[in-house]
Amino acid sequence: MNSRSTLKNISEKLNISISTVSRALKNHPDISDLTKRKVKELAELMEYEPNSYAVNLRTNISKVFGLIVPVISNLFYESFISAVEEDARQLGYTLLILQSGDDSITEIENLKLCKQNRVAGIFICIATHAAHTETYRRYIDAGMPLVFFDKVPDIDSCNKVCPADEEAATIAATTIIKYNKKRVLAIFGNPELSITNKRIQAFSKNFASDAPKIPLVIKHADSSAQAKKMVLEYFTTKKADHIFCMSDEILIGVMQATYELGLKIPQDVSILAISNGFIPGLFNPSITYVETSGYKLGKLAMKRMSDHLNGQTF
Amino acid sequence: MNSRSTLKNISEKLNISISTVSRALKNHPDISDLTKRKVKELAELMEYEPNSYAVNLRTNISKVFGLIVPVISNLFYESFISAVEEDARQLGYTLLILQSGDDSITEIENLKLCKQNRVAGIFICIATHAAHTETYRRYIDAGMPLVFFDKVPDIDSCNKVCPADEEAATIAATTIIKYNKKRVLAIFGNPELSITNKRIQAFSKNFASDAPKIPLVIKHADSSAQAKKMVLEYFTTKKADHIFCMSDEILIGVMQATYELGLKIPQDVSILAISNGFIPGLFNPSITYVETSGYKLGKLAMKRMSDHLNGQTF
DNA sequence: TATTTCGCCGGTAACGTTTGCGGTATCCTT
DNA sequence: AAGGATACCGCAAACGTTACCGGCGAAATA
Repeated sequence: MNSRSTLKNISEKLNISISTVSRALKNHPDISDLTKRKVKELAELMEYEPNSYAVNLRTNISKVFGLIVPVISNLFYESFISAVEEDARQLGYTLLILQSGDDSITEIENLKLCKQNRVAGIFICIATHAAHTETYRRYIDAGMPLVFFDKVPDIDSCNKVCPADEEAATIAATTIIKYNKKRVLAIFGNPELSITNKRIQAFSKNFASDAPKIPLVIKHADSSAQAKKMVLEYFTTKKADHIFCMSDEILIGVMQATYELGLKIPQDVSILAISNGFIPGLFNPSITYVETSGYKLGKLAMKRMSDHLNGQTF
Repeated sequence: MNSRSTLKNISEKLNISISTVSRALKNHPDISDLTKRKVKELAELMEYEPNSYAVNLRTNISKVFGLIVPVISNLFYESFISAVEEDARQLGYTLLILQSGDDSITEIENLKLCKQNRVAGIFICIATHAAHTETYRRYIDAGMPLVFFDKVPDIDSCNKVCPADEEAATIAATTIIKYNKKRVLAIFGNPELSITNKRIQAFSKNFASDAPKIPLVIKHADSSAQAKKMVLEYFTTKKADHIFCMSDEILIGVMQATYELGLKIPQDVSILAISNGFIPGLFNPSITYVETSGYKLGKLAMKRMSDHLNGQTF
């Protein structure tokens, strides 16, 4: 059990005081080079590693970030997490990852857990039906560095980073319009999410202004299966020569539907999705997509976090 | 700043001692019901939450597990993590997630980080080129509960849980044999991994014993791109009417190749993969697969961990 | 009534660090 | 040679908890 290696028993073996050992290890100028060397050598030998709990208790400064996400197994979140982890490691931080299961109760439990663990900051993607505005406020007011991402609450003065929803939707819309389609079917996700609304607004606004004559049908689907069913039903009575998919989830359902319908892509119907590119690349031929990268968003979120930690407010 | 709420200032407001407050909060029989009530009410009001660092320093028992994985953004790992997280939460534990980037240096750094954070146990999937057998040994001997998963080292007395590699490969082989194929192309992953070797052995053993006459070509690919290239090259000179893919990664490359070659599935060539089912379900028609579930493996790993924590050795 | 039991609570040490403050020697200055 | 500056180091308190031990009054026993 080498975890028995503490400042104290290093100091005893060297017949010096604990404080000297502590300072030697952190290159304090008060300590002679000789002592420093001796201490460091012995520490290495004894595999000394500072007890982070003691350090934290003393300094009250933690080296771990909390990260709350509805589910981990999701293309977008996993790339986000991946990016955040990379940067965190760079800064000497480590990540406490919690999933809320998209449930608002466990979400606040997770928040509590983070607080309990005295994390240095929290990255959070709020649950779908969560509107704990007051709760978030309390954490912010208590000085907890909070960075919302992806799904964000309607709070003014807080850090939020979210995919460039409007931009992506706008690019998608203009691209589709450019191809001069006859009838466009656009499938979006859960209408209760701000991300959905942002995209839907930007998307339809572009159509209204730039191509008011193109018939645009907008539908909502909560899952791949629902998206699939929706397309199948739609095509029994009508036709569309383009389908827009707001997310990977929807794209998957749509692809299955087009296969069952025997539609050729892009001859019979063309498809455009908003995605990070992984799923669209799986199909043959590849589906064109407007990129939103969880990875880049993660990098951005971490930048926000460190800015915040360095005193920036907004 | 409500983190200023400690046992001490609860005790001061109530004019009782710190130890009484502490015991009241944990329902110690020595404390009267009246006092308990008062303490709990005030604690609730002051939003008291025990400082986990202090608790840990004192009790030396941590409520967090370390989890080391090559990369997070991977279908298999993410479902594994998801499962572990669920169970951990159930047990009141929380997860410290680190990625090694499949690099053996950062892998041992991660191990150190875990030790430094005094985690209660570590789940680890070792990096491809890592053979730090002595390092792992040291951790085990030091009493650190270690559960290896997926890729495991060649150590005898330790906890490992890995996908039922042999079984999956055997099932795959017998299935393929049953269909009476003329020529089978089997693509496996990195030959340095034990998972690859296990699968390859079981796979070819079945072919050797049950269908020695079927021509079997075995190849290795490290990535989707490589798998794709491999298939394209192979088909320029020869043909196969079945392709076996050891993993999702390989499957993706193979599918792209078959598309470029204009091969119909399953008419021209049939395909079988080992997977958790997500990727195979994306294609049309769906690719048949032998299931290995990261989720189930995660559940199993956690069971191992708690068994270990409860004193089980092997 | 005398003595034991028991319910309830406080004091205190300890977990491993960090840090301000103070205290020796040794050196340089004039 | 006397003074101050300098290099190096130790003491002790504190962070918030937990747990052992002991104490005091009241109830129960003898």
